[in-house]
Amino acid sequence: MKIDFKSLLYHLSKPNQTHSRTRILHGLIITTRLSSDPFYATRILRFYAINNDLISARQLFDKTPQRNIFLWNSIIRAYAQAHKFREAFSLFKRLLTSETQPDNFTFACVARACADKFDADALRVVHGKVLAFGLELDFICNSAFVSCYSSLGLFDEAGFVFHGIDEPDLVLCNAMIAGYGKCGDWAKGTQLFNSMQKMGIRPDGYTMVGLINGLIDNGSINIGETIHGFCVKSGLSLNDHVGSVLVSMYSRFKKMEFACKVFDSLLEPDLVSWSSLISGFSHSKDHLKALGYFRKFLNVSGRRADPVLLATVLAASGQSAILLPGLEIHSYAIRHKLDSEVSVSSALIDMYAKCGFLEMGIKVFDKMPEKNLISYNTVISSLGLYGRGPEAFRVFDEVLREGLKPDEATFVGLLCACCHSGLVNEGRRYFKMMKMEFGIKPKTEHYVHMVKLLGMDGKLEEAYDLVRSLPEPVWPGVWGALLSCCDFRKDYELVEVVKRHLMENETKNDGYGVMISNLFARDGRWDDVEQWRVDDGGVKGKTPGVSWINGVNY
DNA sequence: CGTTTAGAGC
Repeated sequence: MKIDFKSLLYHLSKPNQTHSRTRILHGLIITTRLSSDPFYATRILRFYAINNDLISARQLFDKTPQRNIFLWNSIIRAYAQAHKFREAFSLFKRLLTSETQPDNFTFACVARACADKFDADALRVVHGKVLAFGLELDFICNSAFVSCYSSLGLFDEAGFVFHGIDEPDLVLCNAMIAGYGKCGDWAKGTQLFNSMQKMGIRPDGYTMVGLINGLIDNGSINIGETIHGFCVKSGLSLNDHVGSVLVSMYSRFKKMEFACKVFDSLLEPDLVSWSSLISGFSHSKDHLKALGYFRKFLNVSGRRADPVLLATVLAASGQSAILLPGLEIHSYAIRHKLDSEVSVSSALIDMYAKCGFLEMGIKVFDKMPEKNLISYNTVISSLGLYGRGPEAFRVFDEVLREGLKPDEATFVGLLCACCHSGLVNEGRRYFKMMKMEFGIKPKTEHYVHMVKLLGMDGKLEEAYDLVRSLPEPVWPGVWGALLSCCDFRKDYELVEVVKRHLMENETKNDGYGVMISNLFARDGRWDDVEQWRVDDGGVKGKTPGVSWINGVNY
């Protein structure tokens, strides 16, 4: 009987292929001695790779005597995508000494592996090899290099590669636009977007995704709406990445009506779209809606949550400070064997701590099979929140013992712990250590904690000096912290000094305006209240400023 | 056969 393998392979390439069907086909190919044909071997190898069966893939590779470049690339890619870099690189080295010549796809794949491994040196070595093989003008290689250099933050080198090509194609432009997006060079991104159209290249979904991602951190929502309009006008499908990145764009700008609208237009929202929407609600402080959409996700989408989504909804339940949803999500995580994922465990610790059950969080922490800096940071902040400074310090010592390098968030947690435990000297010590030993530049949050720490201890002058030493513009929350300390220590002279300073140097702002007007309101000084009122939120003359009640976020 | 590709946690 003659078997038509071409059509068999065609059927296999369609979605919903099971691992066992691949095995059956593999067996058929072996018995008919077709396995010596690298074409069939490559196809089967790729199906194994899709099913994460690297062992069968490798066996197939080893048993195929005639290896062409397609087969080599497929096995290298299989290892690289599974983040088994050692195997991928050693195969790459073997390929270089074999009779088969690597091609542009080989180098693109290996470059991508370097980027995934965050190995800039290796990436440059591979780039050198590309030049040695005379592929310096190859589009596929260079697209990969533009993207890889950008993802490692080496934007100059990415730009250098890109500008070395006279007439870039769509993919190259997309890679460069995504690169500009990552480094926040919004102007260059839009410029390239315009000039590629002048060159007659039609933007596609990737273009828009790269562009919008650049916009999310640096642009304004107005431009976002323009881009949305462009997508609709040019008929780009909103069902794939574009739709989901639009949902995330609106979510990040807290325009949830629009995010919902786009989301509802998706035919089959995937896990990412759901996560974007839910995290949007969470970031807009609408935690109950975030949890409600998670329930809807479980009921209607027919999908399983992944660690990322679980971390998002756990953060939402923590911030709503209601224990029950958090408990149920914990049990969902246990049922689906996701509770020992580092991201989920860290989110669980945070959730329990915020809901008032620190001990439960610590239990999760103690049971974690592997910990990373984020889990340590979470437990340090949680202990700090409860005023259990000395315990937080011990966890910090553990971080150092483990050889981990503390980051900004570690010190936010430590300073917070000092603050809540009233440990001024320790706070000063950690603040200094952060700057001197770890070279971390203090940010607003660090200053807020230092100001509170000094101020609550009565060292108001020192706190005031610290605030004045900050570069402009000083975040209003720092002034708010100082004022609340003045109030606590009943130092109304300093309140007046700060007030004068703010009137001379700053514009009225909710961050401290509310604080000052509240202070005056309590003492019945309604004229002063009136002066500091930020918005007309209530009964005129008798209301101390606005707060989140009126929807003002600060 | 293949290159570019979003989302979370401190």
